[in-house]
Amino acid sequence: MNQRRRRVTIKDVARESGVSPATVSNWINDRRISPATSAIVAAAAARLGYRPSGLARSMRGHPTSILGLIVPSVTNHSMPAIVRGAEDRASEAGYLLFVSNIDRDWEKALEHTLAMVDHDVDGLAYAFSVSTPADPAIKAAREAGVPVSLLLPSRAGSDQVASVVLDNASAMEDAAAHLWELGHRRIGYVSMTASTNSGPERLASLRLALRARGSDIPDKFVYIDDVSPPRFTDYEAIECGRRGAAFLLSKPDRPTAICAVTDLLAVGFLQAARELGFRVPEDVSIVGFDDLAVARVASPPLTTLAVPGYALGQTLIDVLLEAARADGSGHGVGSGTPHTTHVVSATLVARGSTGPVPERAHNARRGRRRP
Amino acid sequence: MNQRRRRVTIKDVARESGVSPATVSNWINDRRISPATSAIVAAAAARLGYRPSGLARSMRGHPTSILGLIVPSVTNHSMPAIVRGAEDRASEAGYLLFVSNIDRDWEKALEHTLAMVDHDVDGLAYAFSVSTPADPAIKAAREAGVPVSLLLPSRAGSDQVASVVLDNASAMEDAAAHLWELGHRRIGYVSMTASTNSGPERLASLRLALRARGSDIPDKFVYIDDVSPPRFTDYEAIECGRRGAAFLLSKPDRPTAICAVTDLLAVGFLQAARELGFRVPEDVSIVGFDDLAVARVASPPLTTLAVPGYALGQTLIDVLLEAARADGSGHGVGSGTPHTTHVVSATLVARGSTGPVPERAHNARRGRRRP
DNA sequence: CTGTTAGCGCCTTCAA
DNA sequence: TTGAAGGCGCTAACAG
Repeated sequence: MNQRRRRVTIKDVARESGVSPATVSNWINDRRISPATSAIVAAAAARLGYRPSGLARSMRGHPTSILGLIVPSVTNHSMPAIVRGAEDRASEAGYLLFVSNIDRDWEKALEHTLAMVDHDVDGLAYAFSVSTPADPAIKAAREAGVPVSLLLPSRAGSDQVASVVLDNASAMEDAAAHLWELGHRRIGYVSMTASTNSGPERLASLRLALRARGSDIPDKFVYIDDVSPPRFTDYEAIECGRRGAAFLLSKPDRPTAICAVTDLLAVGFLQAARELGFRVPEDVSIVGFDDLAVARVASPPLTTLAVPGYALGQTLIDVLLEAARADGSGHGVGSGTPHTTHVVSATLVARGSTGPVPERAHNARRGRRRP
Repeated sequence: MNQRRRRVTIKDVARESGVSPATVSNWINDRRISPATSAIVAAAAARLGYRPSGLARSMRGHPTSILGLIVPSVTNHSMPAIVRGAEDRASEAGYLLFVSNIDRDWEKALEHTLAMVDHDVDGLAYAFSVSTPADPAIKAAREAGVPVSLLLPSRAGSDQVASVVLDNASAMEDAAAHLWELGHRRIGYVSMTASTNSGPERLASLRLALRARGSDIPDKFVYIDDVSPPRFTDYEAIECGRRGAAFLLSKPDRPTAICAVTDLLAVGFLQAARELGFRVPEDVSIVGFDDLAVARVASPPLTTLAVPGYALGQTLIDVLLEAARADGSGHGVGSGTPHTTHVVSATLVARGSTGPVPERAHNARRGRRRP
């Protein structure tokens, strides 16, 4: 008798407690029921091990209490923290969470969105920005009337939709200010093509911050590794950083400081730089992003822009729930609706990998040393 | 008109294509329908943007195509990889996945299990062993007739249930063999209370491996940090490792090598050891567990037991699906049913943090040096 | 091959 | 406060 047992239904409970099914229903939603019958029904339900079917309830218009979270890929290394934050918040609010990773495959995004919509989710959170290719998925969700929240890489367009903005602009401004104060003027940037969203956004922001100070980043100081293998690993990211160091530090004309799109690249850069005979931070300063465990562990410890991933995930769900409520109360009329936007900042954590610019930096003829 | 639009139903499609609802149903499940009508219905469905309601279908006995994954906490740092593996495999097999983290709170395990059961999931995977406290949740799932798969820390009891075994015994045997060959006889162990499952299991396995060689681990060489704050962080794990080093290395009578329950502890231990004036691996050898990104980045790079987290997650779902199929075909009669068990091994990756035992180790009166 | 009928488990009028 | 009846969207018998 391991057979999938027949479900105990509202009728069974009704029979067991000698009332009508409707009364049991009233008990479930506790409304207009006398304490006396309530007790009787409760006892019967307990005796039978009755649990209302979520399916049937939702059929009658109740919310499913399911939210969906769609994640682009592991490229953004604060993703695990985001997922945890989202999951915790959803659970606190009484929701179950579908989690789905699309590996930067935008067709999958649409596919998974539809699958979730078919299951009548109460809302959908996208942990990536509305880059053009992802648009169809989000459009589909909205057309189906499902509330949506987005994680955006900048404030642009954030008022069009419920969203959480990870303010790359202010982060890179902080990094620029930090390096500038240390005297750096020749600043480079290291990223990889796999960082679809954050990568370009952060470079642009850094450029902007530098231009505001009358400087800029020459193209030769920008290294973008074009790995984007099907299954991208942490190890590969570190390798990207190493290649970045080889590329940027091998020529006499080189930056005195670099920013990396994520700590993993930064750490790879750091290691390779030291192997090439450069001291960190005496010869070259390095700024990471994310503040992963590796950042603290690197030697020297990495100066980085700490992303509050967990809080970010929580907020993504908060904003979604808020949007859902607004939507439900029915006074949303398309374009005019005001949408919540939360701005979350990455904060600079100054550690050992950044220091004053080397004296003779402009000559840039420093010989290689053994580590 | 942002209102949650009324769903397009089978009836709408029927009317639009001039057939009966049943025919549309037949088209959906494509069975006994003529090519001609099929085309007509398809066209109508497309025109209307019709999508079958998963809810309604499941009400009629169709599987929900939803699987649940319940994760204990972030304590086990290969968890993100496991979740990704599970998610990918589920998605490949056409399932959506509920993911839920219970933060080592066993009541939550039951609660989330029931919530998922209420939503008629087709199976439930538990990424932690059946430790006594978790039992109620798993029991509840099985009583509800939901197939279950487990991630077990040892082969014990693995034949009672569909499971994937992360073979800690063979892993620690490998570690012991590695250290033994290097001449180590005084071996310690560093863990934390937060590592509920893996911690004790790995210590026991290491002991066993050592005893088989005529040695053992004295209690004074075992350090178990008792942090278990509500929201446990990577940083805290590193700190545990540091405290472990302070504890184990401060006395003249100390181990020449240690195994840590996870890389994060190992790296903390490593850092603190060096700060205390010990060279690694000349004065003390360190073996980690998991093979996280930090392991490669540490200096020296960490010798560790690599856990194939991604594969593990995949297998957990494979096994679950298999169990579900067996269950569905109805020839399961309780205790007699054979269950699939996959054994996955952690493999030793020898890097720079382990080396030959120091010559005068037995005297253990080595003076502290500056790093 | 197609249409009719009944009902999955629950909720919501409406009447008692 | 409680009961009876109808139906959410879909499917499994049947009948035609």
